[in-house]
Amino acid sequence: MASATWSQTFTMAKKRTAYRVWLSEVMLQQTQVQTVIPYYLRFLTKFPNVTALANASLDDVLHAWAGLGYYSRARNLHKTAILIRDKFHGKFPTSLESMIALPGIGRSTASAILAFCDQQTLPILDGNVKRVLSRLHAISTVPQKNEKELWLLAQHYTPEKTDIIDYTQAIMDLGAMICTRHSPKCTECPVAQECLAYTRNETALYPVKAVKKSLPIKKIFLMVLINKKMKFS
DNA sequence: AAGTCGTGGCA
DNA sequence: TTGCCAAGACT
Repeated sequence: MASATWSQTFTMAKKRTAYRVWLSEVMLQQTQVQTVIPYYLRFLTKFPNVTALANASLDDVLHAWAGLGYYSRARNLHKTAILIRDKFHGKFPTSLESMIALPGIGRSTASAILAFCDQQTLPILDGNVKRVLSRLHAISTVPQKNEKELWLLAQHYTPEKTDIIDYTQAIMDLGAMICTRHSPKCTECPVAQECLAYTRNETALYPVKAVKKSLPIKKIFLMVLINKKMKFS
């Protein structure tokens, strides 16, 4: 198979520990699965648990991260590992608030860790879930304005009693494999009949693109000047 | 609350 | 080729 799902790669490692889920979620922030996989496997070999990561030097961590981009993620990863070692007796906290308080862990990442590792019924809202929900409900507001609505919808669909792990993985995989950004495979989608974007034949319209602020005329003028200067220097 | 952070895939 | 943007979080 040319491209494995993340869940397939992940389950190659034996168990979803908080450390492994945390590491994977951070690496996957704004970074595609195929890029992350080799880094993730190498990282786990080099730093098998949170204590090993905390005991490593920042330089070693940054070196293992080199090429992944967004290096503040690596710095925060190391910071958090040290916090877990020194302030949390080597164990991750199990409340959403204390999880979010850790460097580099926002609401979605925190919820993902707690859902996967502690079966807590918490909604996640990453790029995949946002795309799925945007199409399912044909959300026409711009991304800058629809954050609250998307979180409410994410919460609405999150199962209260059972299957939180399966659900969380499923909706992410749906976004990654079927409800893709370009040419989604709607014929394979289990919720196509309930999807407003699909039934209206408008999947390409969602999620609505961000509106870019137009550049001030003054700034454009400056850029033109700089551009001319570069050509003659 | 808008800007920033990195790299690679894709049209 | 260029621009857009991806399993976000921080300031």
